[in-house]
Formats: sequence, structure tokens, C-alpha cells
Amino acid sequence: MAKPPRPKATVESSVNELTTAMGQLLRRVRLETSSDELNLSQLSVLARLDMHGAMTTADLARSESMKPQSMGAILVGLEQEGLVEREPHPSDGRQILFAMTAKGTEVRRKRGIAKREWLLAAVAKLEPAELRTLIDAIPLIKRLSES
Amino acid sequence: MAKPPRPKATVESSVNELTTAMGQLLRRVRLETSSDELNLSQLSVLARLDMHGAMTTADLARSESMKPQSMGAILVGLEQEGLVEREPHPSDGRQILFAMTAKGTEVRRKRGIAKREWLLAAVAKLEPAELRTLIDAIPLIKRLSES
DNA sequence: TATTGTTATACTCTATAACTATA
DNA sequence: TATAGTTATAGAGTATAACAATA
Repeated sequence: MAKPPRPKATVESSVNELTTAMGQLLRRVRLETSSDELNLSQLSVLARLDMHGAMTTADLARSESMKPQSMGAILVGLEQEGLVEREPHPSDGRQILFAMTAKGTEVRRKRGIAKREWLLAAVAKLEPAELRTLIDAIPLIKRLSES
Repeated sequence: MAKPPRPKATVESSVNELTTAMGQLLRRVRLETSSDELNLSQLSVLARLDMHGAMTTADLARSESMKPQSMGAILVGLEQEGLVEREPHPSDGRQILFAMTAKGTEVRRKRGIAKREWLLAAVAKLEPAELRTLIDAIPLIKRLSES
């Protein structure tokens, strides 16, 4: 089934395919793991706190390209599960630092999270060179969202 | 600003970063283009109809990893904008084929769509080799969502 | 007056469930 | 009985607006 002679793939058409492909993969991941205890944003926040240490709502919101109110809702969820906890800011009474708890560290690191399982299995089907390409693209995607 | 010596990036941690990065980029794209007339899913459907010709709701839903009811809502939106139209299926009275209209083709192809503009500007900041990596990764992301 | 965070509300996107019509 | 599509409803995720407290 040879493809019809498409005019050479332009950057423009690639950009369209990128958003389509990303949207589809995220839908798929959410569907495959809808019974999971944490959603993708919550996992992102845990990963970030694990790397950077305690952060404020505003900083977390900025780093995830999200509004502070939205981040607040995510943090409330994580807090109710006992995965993060509040710490007063040492010098600014307005700010609140959110830090991972021991349970948060454990949940984040344990292999049992279904979200990873499904995607890991899919990634395992890639050729080594393809896997390298995919991994190399991750920081680029990250940079795009920050530019 | 050398990076701290992170323990070698495992496939597992890369998979986490991939979903985080994709979620963040899609949020950013949506924010930057929230005044746009079409959402990402609608643009995907137009692109697919442009490539494949007329398709049914069910086939479109399958190809986008989405439920038929959800695809139905997307198609109603496109239909009300006059971008797609219904055609009866030649042999099966239950099925309905959706085809692009001339206006749909025009809207899809015109350069003015803000969604593309913002992302194109961001992509233009990548080095040529990085752009190649990103483009090479697109079919891989697509394949993951279909596996 | 500007910033941090909270509360209340609404919107977008997609899923689930129940139904109709055709096969 | 199975499949395609529709209608109605609900849920997740995130935004906007209005507010309180601190700087």
C-alpha cells in the first residue's frame, strides 16, 4: 500500500501531525489507565517536587504552564492522599511550600503505577534506534512548551 | 549551568517525562490559541479527511483513539461551521460518510490558523538537527498510540 | 499597590448509558 | 443479534472572576 505522492512534508504539516499525535497518545494513556489513582498532572507535580524539592503553588503553576488556581486543585488532591504536605515559607507569610511526604516518594517510585505500565509496554516495541530518537525528542518538546 | 549528575535516564523515567512534556505542550498550545475557531481534535479530523477522503464516524473515532459519541460531537461542530458534510453510504443505510467541503479544505490549508502560528514560531527556534529529531519522533508517537 | 493563595463558578473535551434504525 | 449513529448525562481537567491576607 504505497502512499500517494504527498508533497514533501513541510515543517507546517509536521507541526500539525505533532499536535495530533500527542493528543491521541495522551487520550490513549488516560483511557488505558483511567482506574489509576493519580492523573498525569499529579504525577508531573510529584516528579517535579522530587527533583527540585519543596515549591510554591505559583512556581509549580508556572513550571507546568498552568494557572495557579488549577495547580491549587491538583495540590489539594495530592495533599488529601497524603502525598504532599505544606510547609510555611521561611520569610514570606503569603507563600506556602509544598513538599513530598515519604508516602509521596514511595508512590511516585513504585513500579505499580498502571500509567507507566501501559506506555512502557508500548515503548518496549520500538527498535533501539527509534527509542533513542523518541528519548532525544523529549527535551525538545519540553523546550517548545517553555518558549 | 551544568546539569547535576542525574542517575542515568532509564526508559521508565523517560516515559514519565514524555507524558509530562506532551501534556504541558498541549496545554500551552491550547492557551496560546484559545481564541481559535477550531480545537486540536477538529483540526485532526480535517487533516484525516483531507488525506483519506470521506470516512464514517466509527472509523474516525477508531483512528483518533476516541469513542464514537465523542467523535460525533466533533463532527457536529465541523458540520455547523460548514467544513464537513454528510454523504449517504452507498451500500449500508446505517453508515454515514463525512466528507470535507470546499470551505473545509480552504480553512484547513490557509496559513492563518493561530494554532499553527504559535507552534511554528516555537519550532523555528530549534536547531536543524533538533528539528530533524523532532520530526522523526512524530511517527513514533503515532505508533505508540496505536499499539 | 502587587503578589500569594483560596473559593466559587464555568467551560472544554471526552466518556458512559440508553435509545433508534438498519443489517 | 450486532452494528452505526444519536441523544442525554456526567466526569475530568483547567480556566476565569472575585476575594482575603501578606508584602
